[in-house]
Amino acid sequence: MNKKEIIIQSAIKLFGTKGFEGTSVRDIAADAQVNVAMINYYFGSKEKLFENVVEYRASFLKGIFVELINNKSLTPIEKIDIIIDHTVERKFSNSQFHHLLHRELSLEHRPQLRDAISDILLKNMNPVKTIIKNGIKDGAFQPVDIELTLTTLLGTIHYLLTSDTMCRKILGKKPGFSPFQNKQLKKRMSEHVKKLMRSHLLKI
Amino acid sequence: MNKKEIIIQSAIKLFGTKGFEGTSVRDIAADAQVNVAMINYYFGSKEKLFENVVEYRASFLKGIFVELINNKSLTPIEKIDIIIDHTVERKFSNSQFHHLLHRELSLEHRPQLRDAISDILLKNMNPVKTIIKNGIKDGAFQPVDIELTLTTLLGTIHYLLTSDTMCRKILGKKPGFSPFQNKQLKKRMSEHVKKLMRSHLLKI
DNA sequence: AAATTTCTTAAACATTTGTTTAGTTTTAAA
DNA sequence: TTTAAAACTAAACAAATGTTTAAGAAATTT
Repeated sequence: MNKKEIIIQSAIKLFGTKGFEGTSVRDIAADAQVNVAMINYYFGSKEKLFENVVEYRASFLKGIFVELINNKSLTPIEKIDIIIDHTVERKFSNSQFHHLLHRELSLEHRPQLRDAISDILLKNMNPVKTIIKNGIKDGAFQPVDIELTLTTLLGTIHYLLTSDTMCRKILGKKPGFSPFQNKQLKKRMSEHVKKLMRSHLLKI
Repeated sequence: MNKKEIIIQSAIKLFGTKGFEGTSVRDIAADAQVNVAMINYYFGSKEKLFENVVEYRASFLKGIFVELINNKSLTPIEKIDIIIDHTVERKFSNSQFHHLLHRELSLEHRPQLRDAISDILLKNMNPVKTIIKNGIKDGAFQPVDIELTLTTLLGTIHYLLTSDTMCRKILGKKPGFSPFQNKQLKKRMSEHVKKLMRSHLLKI
């Protein structure tokens, strides 16, 4: 791993836990064990570094669900199940990064960055939209509010992971309980959302 | 409205839109049209001001749902409907403040503030938890995952309001569309969540 | 009316911020 | 081996940060 990547890794960690404004370039340099000037040398500015961080991570979660759309060997609800599992896995593993994205999204400065982030998040939503739409057309699904159904799917998972403190309190767990990367909790969430989506989407 | 309150109002606005670290005390002073020193004079520090902001707003949303628990003239699902309407209304009207809370919650510094915030958010969750629990006990509701059902209710509404940009993109609306305080969207959200909760909670 | 407390101000304070500079070392090519 | 580009460093830069100070104005109490 070259220095550029080391810096990006430290930036993901620190931006994720302390926020963009809450992290100084010196914090990042110290964590990455490089000279402060290297950040501007490689990335030009703190803001450009942020954009690099977003791009870097975005490249990992590109178009996972596109091929699902035209898959004929899976029923619509089976596709939804797969999407749920993927989303739970992704959000649980990269919760820091997801918070970073959502935190920036909820701020009103740096509009071009907000656009970039919302585009990234949307890229994964559109195929799912299509799958639900097709499910309705085929008669497999009820005529639900597609956009808000998607919002439910993502929002449920996202909300629980807002913070470990919050998560513990919602679930009534003791201070020692660490929710992220918790296999049991992942499974519990997966099952809840699947059940929820079945009762919501499937015809009775 | 005295100067203390004017400062708090400006702080809510600016912390909400630009974040805690992204807002300087001079920004707040300028918006409130007071001298910078007044902030430290009244509140002691920027951080104390933040705590005051949280307390100030928290006092408005205290225990709205507690009286619902023992209400005998409403069916469990009717209670849920009321909760949904209240929550949609509350989140849509104070989306800035809610973002402020959730943004701070997802950061790892200022742990005592995180605790305070999660306690506030939880105060409104616990009565709902009880209502669902009683509904299950009475046989009106299916034996669902109570905590995650709550997460779905809040998460769905919250996720859509992450940002106006995001909201527009999810819903496929044009740039001019302003989601917050939009009556139609409020109604649409209310109906979606109610439908969702009925199919999820009620026995077939 | 005098005294005292409260409010308000402009200026200054010490840090911290992101960034740049000017120089050095390392690496690779000619 | 010389040369040129790339990587790296310590120091300095100006601007912005939260906070304090010391003085004055306004309000309240005595």
